[in-house]
Amino acid sequence: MDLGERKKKILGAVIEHYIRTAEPVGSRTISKLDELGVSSATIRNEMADLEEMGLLTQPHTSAGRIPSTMGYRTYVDRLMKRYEFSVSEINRLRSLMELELTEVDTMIKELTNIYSYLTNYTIVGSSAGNSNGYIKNFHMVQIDRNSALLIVVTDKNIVKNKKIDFDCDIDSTVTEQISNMLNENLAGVIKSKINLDKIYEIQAEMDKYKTVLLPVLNFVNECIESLDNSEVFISGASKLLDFPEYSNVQKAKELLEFLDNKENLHRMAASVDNADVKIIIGSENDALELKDCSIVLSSYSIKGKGTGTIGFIGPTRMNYSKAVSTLKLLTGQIDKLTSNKEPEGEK
Amino acid sequence: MDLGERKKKILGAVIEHYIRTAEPVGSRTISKLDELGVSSATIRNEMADLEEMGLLTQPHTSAGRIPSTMGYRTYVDRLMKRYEFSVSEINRLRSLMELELTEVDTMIKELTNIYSYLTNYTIVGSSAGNSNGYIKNFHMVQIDRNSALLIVVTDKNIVKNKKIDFDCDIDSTVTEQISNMLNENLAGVIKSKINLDKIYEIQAEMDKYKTVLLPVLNFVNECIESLDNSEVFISGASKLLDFPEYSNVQKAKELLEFLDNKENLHRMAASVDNADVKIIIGSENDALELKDCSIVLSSYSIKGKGTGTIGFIGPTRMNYSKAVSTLKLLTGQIDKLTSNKEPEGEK
DNA sequence: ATTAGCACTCGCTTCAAAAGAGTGCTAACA
DNA sequence: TGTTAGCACTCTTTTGAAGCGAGTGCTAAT
Repeated sequence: MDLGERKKKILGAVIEHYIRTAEPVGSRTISKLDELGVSSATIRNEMADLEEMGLLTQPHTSAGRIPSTMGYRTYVDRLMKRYEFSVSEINRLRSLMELELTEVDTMIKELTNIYSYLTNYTIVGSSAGNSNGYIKNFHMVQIDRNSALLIVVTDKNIVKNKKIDFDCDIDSTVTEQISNMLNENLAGVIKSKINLDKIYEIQAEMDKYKTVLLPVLNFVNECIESLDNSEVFISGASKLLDFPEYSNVQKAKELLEFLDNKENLHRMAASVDNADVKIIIGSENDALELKDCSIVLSSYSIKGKGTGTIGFIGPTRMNYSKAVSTLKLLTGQIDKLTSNKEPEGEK
Repeated sequence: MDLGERKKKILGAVIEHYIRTAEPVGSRTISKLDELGVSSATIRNEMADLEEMGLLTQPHTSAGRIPSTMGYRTYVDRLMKRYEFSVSEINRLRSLMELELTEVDTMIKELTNIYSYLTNYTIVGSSAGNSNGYIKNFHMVQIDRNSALLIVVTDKNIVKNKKIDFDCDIDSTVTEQISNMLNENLAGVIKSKINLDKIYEIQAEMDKYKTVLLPVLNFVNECIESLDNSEVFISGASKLLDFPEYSNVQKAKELLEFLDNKENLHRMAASVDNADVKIIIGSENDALELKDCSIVLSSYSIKGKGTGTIGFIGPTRMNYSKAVSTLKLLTGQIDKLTSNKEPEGEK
């Protein structure tokens, strides 16, 4: 799919305008942008084309256009210019870097706080952690006729719990048997020794509770998956409420609740491969709760401690350009500070 | 001020109904409550009296009544019955207590999470900490003509920062001088050695920057105050959005932002004296952001580590009775678990 | 002292009309 | 052939008026 020069310009202009205003942008707005000296009618034609290509959408006839996930995607991949920090921004950030800090985890968290404060974006992150955790023990507590609370305690005494609803009625014999079984087979086994075979084995053993077992094992699996990183944190979550897209409380609540749950952050952090910067836009997210959000993730490494993850989170119309630049600066500084403790960098 | 028996009953009924429904409650509603067999007209007269006494208010003529801060206060102090846990609640909570946990801080945090999850209330807490912290150093970074960022690094490498607006224009000489002075006089001095005299000394020394200095010293003072407790945490903040009083995003945002800031939590935690349970209702709160909230606070102690604080936070119409009972259970369990590791308690 | 009755207040809902923003299409133009 | 002006059309948002309903305060009767 090749976009003409003008279409590119228009798409870029629409997206950038929408990022700023959060309002659907109409043809007239763009035509007045003097960037390209054509009339609104021409822009309309072009925008109709862009819509047909799936890059823009209309919330309803007679509204302006807003970018689709695909639109953001092409913007991010091909159109976006790198955000240029102003001199004062650079200076401010640089000064912050000159602080003397020692404890790595604390430093990263505090640095994240400062960045969140200065950029007004929400930042999530995970600290670097080792990978030989294990689950210490399992508890299962019946709540009522057809639900129970499954509690998992990890080697670091992190307690995870989930209410599990069953299709059928159960009694305490069942919960007891299941937790016994889990304890016998999985408690104390370090993560790297647990594989699918082991899980199948359990499933075979407990055949008569098959349907009951499924949600249990799912949750157990989740817990095992997340044993890796020792800690996740979030800075400035309430800043999300600044965005008009979360003026609907219901929506805001869903998102904040999702972010409240460390599990989810863990999963997000885990999804970063070693690419430079990973951008996940709207519906590209696995989690349904994030379908209106975009995330800009990157990883940093600390010698001897492995890698950690840091990312910005915001509505799909977030300022990708700025987020990417800031994130690069941030992870770059972390790398530099932790590897060498040499805060006085050039440019 | 003495309330007749019937007035007490009516006040209690109004408050309890309002706690459940969050709607102004009218005379007819109360009269149908059969608790006291009088007609709505009688109730109206009584309610008019209660309003005159300042215990109830009307959002507008022709709406029902809602409790005032004073109303809640008399309810809490004199009317409220202790919440009785149902058998299943007790069982559920008890089972959770039987988990084997070792690391104290982690345990408390996780316990808090579980309680927050089960009760659907937001919980804030601070862990027990020692009291000989100091501030490592100060940095002051100019942001623009009349504002600067003051950054404080504590002995634990916690970074605190605040944007400070000045009445007049400043230049970098000023910020430099101020931060030098702060570093010379206060950096490295442990908390217990800093007193008001020291502060006055600084103020005298820097007389020519007097107006500029005031907000700076205020913030510094705040930081010193909060050196005590090492850590604060919050569980289930997003649950606040369940309450209709926060369906206004602006209000929700203010509150969440307030809670995002660990400083504020610190200050709240610090306000608990050694009373059993402290209840702060609505406008009794110091912080403006909390004027529509109530907080139920209590402290726990860990041998050798001092005391920590845990509290529920919710709208003024929160279920005080239940919050108090739950909180007592929670802190009681913490005391028991940490002092003795004896999870199997009687009733 | 209590209650029934009634006029009155005030917020909320509903409905229709008007305004406004932006489109798509057509016809004219360079 | 690409661009533009113009206009009818669509759909949302705003506005205002009318009506409803919950609840009060007061008065007069019990």
